[in-house]
This record gives sequence, C-alpha cells and structure tokens, in this order.
Amino acid sequence: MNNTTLKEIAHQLGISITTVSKALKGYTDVSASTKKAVVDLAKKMHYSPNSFAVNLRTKESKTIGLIIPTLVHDFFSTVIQGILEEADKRDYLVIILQSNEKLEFEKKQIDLLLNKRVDGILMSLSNETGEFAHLNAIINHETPLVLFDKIAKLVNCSKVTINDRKAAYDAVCYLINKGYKKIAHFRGSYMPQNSIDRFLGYKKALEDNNIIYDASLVFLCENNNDFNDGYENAKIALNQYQDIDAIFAVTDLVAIGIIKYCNEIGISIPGKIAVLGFSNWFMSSVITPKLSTVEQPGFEIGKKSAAILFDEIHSKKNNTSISFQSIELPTYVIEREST
Amino acid sequence: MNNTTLKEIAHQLGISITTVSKALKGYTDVSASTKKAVVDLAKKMHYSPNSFAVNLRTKESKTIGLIIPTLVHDFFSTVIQGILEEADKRDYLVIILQSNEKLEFEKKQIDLLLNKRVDGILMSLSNETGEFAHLNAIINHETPLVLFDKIAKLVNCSKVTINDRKAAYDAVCYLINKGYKKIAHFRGSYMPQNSIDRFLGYKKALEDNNIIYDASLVFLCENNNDFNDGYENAKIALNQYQDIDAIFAVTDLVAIGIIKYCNEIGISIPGKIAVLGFSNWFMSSVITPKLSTVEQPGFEIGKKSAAILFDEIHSKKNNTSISFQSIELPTYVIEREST
DNA sequence: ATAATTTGTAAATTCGTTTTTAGTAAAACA
DNA sequence: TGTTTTACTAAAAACGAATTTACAAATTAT
Repeated sequence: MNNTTLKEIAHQLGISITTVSKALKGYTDVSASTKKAVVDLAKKMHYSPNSFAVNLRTKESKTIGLIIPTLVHDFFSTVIQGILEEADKRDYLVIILQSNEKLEFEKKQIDLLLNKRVDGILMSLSNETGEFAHLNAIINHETPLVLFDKIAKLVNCSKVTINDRKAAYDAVCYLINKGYKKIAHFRGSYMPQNSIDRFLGYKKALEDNNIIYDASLVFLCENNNDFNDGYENAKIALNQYQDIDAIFAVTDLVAIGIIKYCNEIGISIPGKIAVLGFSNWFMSSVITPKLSTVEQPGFEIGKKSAAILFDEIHSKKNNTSISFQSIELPTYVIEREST
Repeated sequence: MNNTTLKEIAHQLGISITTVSKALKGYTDVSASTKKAVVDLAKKMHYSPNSFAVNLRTKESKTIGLIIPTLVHDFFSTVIQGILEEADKRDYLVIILQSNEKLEFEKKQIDLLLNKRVDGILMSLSNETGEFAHLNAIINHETPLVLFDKIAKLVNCSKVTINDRKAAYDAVCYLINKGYKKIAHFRGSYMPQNSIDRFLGYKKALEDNNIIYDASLVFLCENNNDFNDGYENAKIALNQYQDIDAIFAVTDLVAIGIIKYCNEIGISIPGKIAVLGFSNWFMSSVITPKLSTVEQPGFEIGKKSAAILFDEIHSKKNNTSISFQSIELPTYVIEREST
C-alpha cells in the first residue's frame, strides 16, 4: 500500500514537511543538495501525493462528470471517445453516468456529481427533459456546464451541436436533386428539439423546392427512434402509399428498420424506394444495401465540448471572464447504396 | 456555490462543529431540539458534506475505476451498463478509461487510477497485454482488482468470464448437429486467451465428432477481429475451398464481414454456406440474413464483476478475509437465419 | 447528602497537502 | 563594525469533516 507521505519523508531525512513539499514541487528556495535527497528518497519510497489531501487543499478534483442518455449507442460512445481524448491531454478523469432518457435519473446524477464536487459537467439531455431547474442548479453552483447534442436553448451555458435543421434540409434537398418526388419522413418524438428541427428541415426543403408538404407522409417514431419504429412505420407507410419513392429517417436505426422491412417484403432499395438515415452509425456501412446517411461528427462534438469545458474550468480558476459559446459542427450527406 | 460547512452552521447556531456533525450523522448524544435546529438549518443552507474532506478523513473515495480496450463496442458498452447499475445501487461512481488495446496506455491508466486512489479497479485487458507487473502493482497497492472477459490467469485476483472454449465447442457442435461437415474457423489473433480458447473449442468439437481437423481451414483475423478481417478472409477462403459449408467466426463483426462478402458475390446464406458469429451484437439481429451467434452476457458480466469488486472493497474496509472468485457465466447459441 | 452515572456539548486531534509567515544563518554591503 | 540582503529551512495555519477525549450539568443510585 502506498502510504508514503511528506511527513514520512521529512522524518527520515530529518527535515521539515515544508521543505519536502517545496523540493518536490520545484520551488527555488530549496538547496540543490536537499532537493536531490528529497527527490531520491521520494522515488525510492514510491511517493505519490495523496489526491484527497490535494483536492481538499486546492478545491479541485481534476475530474469532470458526463451524463448521457445511454452508453450502448454508436453516437454517444463515439462522443465519449472524443471527450476522453481531451481529458487525457489535460490530465483529467471522467466520471460517466447515464440518464436512461429519464428526467428523474438526470436530476439524481447531477446531484451525485455536484456532491462529488467535479470540476465541470458535460451533458446531453434526456428526451424527457422539459424543465431546466436542475441545470440551472449546476450553474448556480458555479460548476462549469457544457451541453451537447441534445441541449436546452434556454439554459445559459456553452453548447455544442450540429445544425439539425440545416442537416435535414440538406439531406432532403439531396434526395430531391436525385429526382425523388414523394418523400416521406419518419420523425422522432416531439420532445428533443433535434427531432423537431430535423422535421422542420425536411418541411422547409420540400417547400423551397416547390413540393407540397403533406402531413400524412410524416410518421412518428414513438419508441425513442428504435429499430421497430422504422420497421413498423415502414409497414404502415408502404402499404398505405404505394408511390412513396424515398424515406428520410430521423436516425440510422430507424432507417435500418425500414431496410429490414423492405428486404423481407421484397421491396428493392433504392430501386423502388430510397432510404436516407441520420447519424452514420457503423452498422449503416455494412448493412445491405449500405445506408446513405448524414454524418454527425460524434468524436468532434465530444472533443469540442470537452475543450470548451476545460477552458471554462481554467478561466474560473484564474478568475478570468468567460463568454458562453454555441458551436455548430458541420454535417454532410454520405452517399452509399440506399439512395 | 455550495460553500456551506459544518463550521458555518455551528457559527450561526452558536454551537460547536462537533455537535453539528453528530446531529447530521444521527449520533444519539445530541438532544432532539439541537438536532432539529441543525437539520433544519442544514437543509435551508443546502449543506452537502465536502467530499474532499470526507475522502481524506475516511480514506475512501466511493469511486471505482474501469479500464477497457475500447468504448465503441457493443459488448463493452453493455458491460459498462451492468457495472453502472451495480455502482448506482451502492452509491459509487465510475471513472472510465480506455486502453485502446495498447499495453502502454493500460499501464498509464492504471497509474492514473492508483494516484487518484480509487477504491477498486475493474479491467478487461488489452490484446497486447502479455506481462502482468502493472496488474500486480495494483494488488501490491492493496487496491481490489477484478478482471473480466480478457483476463490473465496468472494474476491473483477475482475474475469474471465466459467459458470461451466451451462456448465455441457448443457452437461448433451445434453446426455439426445441423449437418454441416466442412466447417472453417476465422480465428482471432494469438494474443488474448479468448481467441485461443475459441479456437481450441472449435478443434475439440471437430475431434469429438470424428471430423478431421484441417489447419488450412483456419484463417487468422489480424486486425483485432474487425469487419475487414471477415470480408477479406471470406474472399480468400471461399475462393480457395468451394466446399466449405459453414464458417464459425471468432466474433460477430467478423461474421458480418463474411455475410457482406457473400451477399455481394451472391453466395446464399445459409443455402450455400452457414455463418455463425460470437457475442450477439445488436446489429447481428438486424442484418440480412439475421446472424446466428453465441450469446455472451455482457450486462451480467458487468454486474457480477462490479458486485464482486464491491464485496472485496467492503471486506477490505472491515478487515474480513476474502477469497478470490473465478466466475464463468453461461452462454448459449442463438439460432437465427444464417445457419 | 454524597457518590456514581447519564446526557449533552465542546475542545482538540487527525487525515496529508499547500502556502504564508517566521526565522536563522551566511554572504554582501556601507 | 554593523546593517542589509540573500538563501535556506521551519513553523503554523489553513482546507472541512470525523472522532476521541474531556468536561460540565443533570439524574440516578446509595
């Protein structure tokens, strides 16, 4: 067990704790010989500062918290990798918690992190989150907060997102330019703004291209945009309207549900119908046919969010002022086989 | 900012810090009236104990560390969910780090966690890990350690795994019972024991069923069992041996590479050739044809590993003796469409 | 009525570091 | 020679909670 303390080293060398501490931290007011003796003994005894004591003294833990809806998710796990890379650079550790898309859990996890006194918090909100008192509590606590992907516009903090509306707009324009005329949309639920924005982008793209928006071609995914949402809605949509020639899905998983249904029923993609996803999950690149989709740069979102958070932590420490940023990372359509 | 301290409460009530502390912690030697006054004021002032001070005093952080090869991985992210569920139950937080399959990083992450003085460590080893000094360092440090999935038999600690050899044996027996005769194996590299065990299970199953083992039907996946390993090896194998009627892949991703190649080249699955995966990734259930595979219970592995770790942490705290466990969780073949 | 016990509270120590303040010696200056 | 720097080291005071010890006052027992 590593129980070496400054006191122990000081005792063995017959000098004061102060001198040991200063010698190890490179203060100039320790003689070279003393310093050498201290450093040598410290190494020999495998001294490592007690982080609990350091935390207490410095009032910082060199740890940040991350709350996401779920971990088993291509996008979020990629985001985490970006965050971990930035954290690693700056010698910070990351505590990860899930909200499971529940507001109640989200609140609980925030409390845990605040009580743990993490130096900052990164969050992507749950789909249920429609009130923001718990987020404002973080801000009132003077703990830096950065929201990404699923954010709350009304909360006064930095945010990192893509422009869902523009991304969807571009995606649907791409379909229109490819010649598709009757484009359905399998939309996400009414709760996260992202779903709404993607829907609005879809609608706007139609209007700007003189295609009359038809609300009956919009189908709602009720189970948090899962595979079955795609599969079941495809069944309904394609039975009801034989002439739909393209579907823009709110996310890849939904799109894969559509592909699955079409494959089973023998509807050719993209021959009879085109399918366009959103997010670029790994599995989209290996499914048959390979899914065309919108690239959502998870890794960069993670990196950027973390970088901003660390900047804010740093500014807070140095009492320099910060201004909150709202970053929108670029997206683009990846053309594969399904369109 | 939550700066309420015991001192502050004591000052406002004109009593001692001790009394405040005891009142809040339910000691019996505080009068009911004093206790009420303290509890009320503490609530009013949003008092929350400074975790840094508590850590220092109690010498524990209520935090554990987790090191895995990679996060963007169905199996590992599922394991994490199991770990988080157990941690949540016991009010522990989890710091997650990746080794990126590199021994060098693995060592570094261990140092970080040890210096952070986490109460325990959970690990799945990188594929490069062939020496164990860094793991023994954890043990010498008297930090409880539990290995899961990719373990080192020689390290003296608790372990949670599946029986890869038996799982592979059962899987290949299943294929043989289905009538397949010429069964190839796309094996993992020589490094993690799991690959070796799956290979040995494959070999044993053949021998026990009077099928002569043919080393030329075993193909090595060199890129950490990724999609291309499956795709490229399928190209080679199926061109070389037209009469292979089944392939047992070391993992689902490899199997999906095989499926992809077959789909492209027009080889029917399971008509011409059967494919069996390993791990039961989500995407296996949505690919066409749906992949038959071996269920590897990630969630339970995570839960069990964490449960054992918390037990060991608890025993250490109470100075009760512990005996290391080696748990093997059951697996079974999931029959879908590819066999 | 006096000693023994209980009850409630306070003071002091500890955890291990960091940092401010103090203090002693040697060296430099006038 | 005496004063001021400089160079080094030590002491002390935080940080905030937990805990051991101490000590009054109030009960109870004898």
